[in-house]
Amino acid sequence: MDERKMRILRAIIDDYILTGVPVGSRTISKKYETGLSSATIRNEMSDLEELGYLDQPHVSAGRIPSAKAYRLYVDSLLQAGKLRNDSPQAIQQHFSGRIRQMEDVIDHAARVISSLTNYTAVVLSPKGQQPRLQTVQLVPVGNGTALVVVVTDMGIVRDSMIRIGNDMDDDTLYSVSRALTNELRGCTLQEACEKLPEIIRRMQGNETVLQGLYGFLSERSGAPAGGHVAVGGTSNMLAYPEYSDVDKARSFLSLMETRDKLAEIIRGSGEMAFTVRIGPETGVPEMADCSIVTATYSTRNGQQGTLGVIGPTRMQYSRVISILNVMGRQLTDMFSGDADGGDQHGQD
Amino acid sequence: MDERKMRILRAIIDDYILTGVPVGSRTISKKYETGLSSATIRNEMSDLEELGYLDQPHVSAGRIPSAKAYRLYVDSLLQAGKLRNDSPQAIQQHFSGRIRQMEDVIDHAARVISSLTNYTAVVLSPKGQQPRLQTVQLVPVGNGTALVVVVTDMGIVRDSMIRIGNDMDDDTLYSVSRALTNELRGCTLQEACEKLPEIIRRMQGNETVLQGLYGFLSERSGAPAGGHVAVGGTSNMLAYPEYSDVDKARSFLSLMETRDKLAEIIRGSGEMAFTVRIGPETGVPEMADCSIVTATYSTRNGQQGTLGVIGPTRMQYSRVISILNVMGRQLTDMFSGDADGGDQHGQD
DNA sequence: GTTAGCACTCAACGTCAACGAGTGCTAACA
DNA sequence: TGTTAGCACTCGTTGACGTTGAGTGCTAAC
Repeated sequence: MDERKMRILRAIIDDYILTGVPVGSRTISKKYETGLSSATIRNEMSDLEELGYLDQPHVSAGRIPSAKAYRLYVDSLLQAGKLRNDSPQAIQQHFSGRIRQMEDVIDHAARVISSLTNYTAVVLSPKGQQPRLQTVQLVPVGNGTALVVVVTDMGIVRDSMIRIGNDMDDDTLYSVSRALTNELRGCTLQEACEKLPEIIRRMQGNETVLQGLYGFLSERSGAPAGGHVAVGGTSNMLAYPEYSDVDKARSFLSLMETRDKLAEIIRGSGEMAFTVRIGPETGVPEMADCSIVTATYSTRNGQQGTLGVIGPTRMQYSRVISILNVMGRQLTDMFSGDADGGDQHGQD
Repeated sequence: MDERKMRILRAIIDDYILTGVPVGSRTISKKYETGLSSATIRNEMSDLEELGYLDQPHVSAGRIPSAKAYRLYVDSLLQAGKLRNDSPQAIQQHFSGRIRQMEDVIDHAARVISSLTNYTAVVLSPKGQQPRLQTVQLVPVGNGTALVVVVTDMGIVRDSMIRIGNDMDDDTLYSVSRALTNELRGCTLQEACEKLPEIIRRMQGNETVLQGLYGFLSERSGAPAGGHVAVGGTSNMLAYPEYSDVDKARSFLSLMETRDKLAEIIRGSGEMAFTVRIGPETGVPEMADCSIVTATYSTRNGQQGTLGVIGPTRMQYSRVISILNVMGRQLTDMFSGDADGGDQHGQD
């Protein structure tokens, strides 16, 4: 595997990524400045095929890169650190109108990535150990009901209506909130659930509220929360001839619809800064001819979120990687400051 | 347009809905008990074509129903009140594990509808006049930031971080919250924005907070809120031969991705209990061969939400309508009680 | 008014030959 | 020894062409 073979292989991959059509020796010798004749290229290509880097759909067609070739290509890309920083400001400007709900940010990010790459983008909300309670607040709504607002250290807020007695006035509610916050701050949801019965015993007279809260917490802690899964640009995939087969497109799309499974797949890469899984490496039969590129971002308290791009194996890897790179940093910035109103001074 | 023509037309529509293939005279005379020979049917079909109820893709193919025919079909369906109540319990059981966040319910409903009908389902969150503020609460988060929780009469909660001075303790924050709630209860977001400057003047010493709140409110009130749009079963459409053309599928899917436009289309039907728009009636070129069936549900305070099904013009109208009917009632039930913890006594 | 029969139409399908992009191999060349 | 020109060969693609069959419209008989 000498340097020249390498150069030729790269040219083939580049061309195939561009066109999606098997590339022949003549194309390479003409379009790329190799200074070699098609015959020489042909010999090299034959070698490359023997080495497993190229496939031939049929005898009289050009060659297409194998998964192994993409792997080599991507690895050399990553090693060389050749990733141009794809105009961070182009991405930043997409976030100019400030958005704050974490889920909105994530949805938006997925849309931006997919429109920049023309592939399908997936962004997962951070998932880490257990979020820890920071504040519990009961907001009166009237008619004997209140809204529970639970703020965790991830800034994720979960809310739900509960019943409170008609006899509680706002101030009482507030003092109960304060007491609860003091008791529960720093607990995980599970721990809070375990603590609550005892608190209920101690704070007589507020059974209704606390029961409601208990129901809320136990449900939330039970549910694996799953986190939010944002998907953008699913229809982009149909633009590639790889998916002109309707059945294939269908199975792909329905995979994109089952968010749980999708999240699992995307998250499957662990917490590496970058992952590129090519074709069979994805481990998903539906994605046999897809590649998945993922990156991570992190929040203030070190929780890791994942963002990824799904495209055909002939993906514009370098472009995608650099976009994910910038976007990952962007998200990290957004979530490690607070969601609004300037930088966060002080620390948790 | 005598009774016999009507019967034949219905048979043709039924068959076409079933198979998606142009139906010939012989099919009708054999599969449906008309007691007529194919030749007779042929004559009738010829008449029906002249009347504009049937189209002929080409001379030696069977006939397919025109939009006009579907319209007639659906109208007679609705008039006759023939809608079987498609097992409400089947739908109810999908909601057994209780879910409460309104958005979760809506997402879930879209999934249920799409899986029951095998078409694409869209559910829109209720939209009414302007939601009115009910409570404003500032929840301390630490580090000089607070979470704004705004509860409106729709139960929709919007929250965002704002900066507060480091000098505010929880109690001050609470009293500010109470004061704000008193001042702003019953206002729309716009009104609240207009009122705030004056309040800021009056309540000196809390500028930071109030400025933050102002920023929040003005942003929220500016944004048309849009509401939540849940879509389920987009991939279902690809199963129909109507969408075996990839380009068509693509434009459909990308329409499904632009939620704003989609919401507009679905909502376009006004607040009728039912709407059936067939083909061109949708007014959307991308949906020239789709039909949209919508129904509404309502919440406690009379806000109207919309749920709809998008499918090929040869849709199983009666089934779809009855499913939407049941689902609409189900959602109304869920949202007219409160979101959790038993019924709401009292009223707003 | 209904039906049987028949000629006619036309999309769909399969076959076949021509075409051409691309290969592999061989021989000549630097 | 590596490179290149030339040539025979392969095989998918394309388009022409005939066949098939579903379905129609028309006419004549019932």
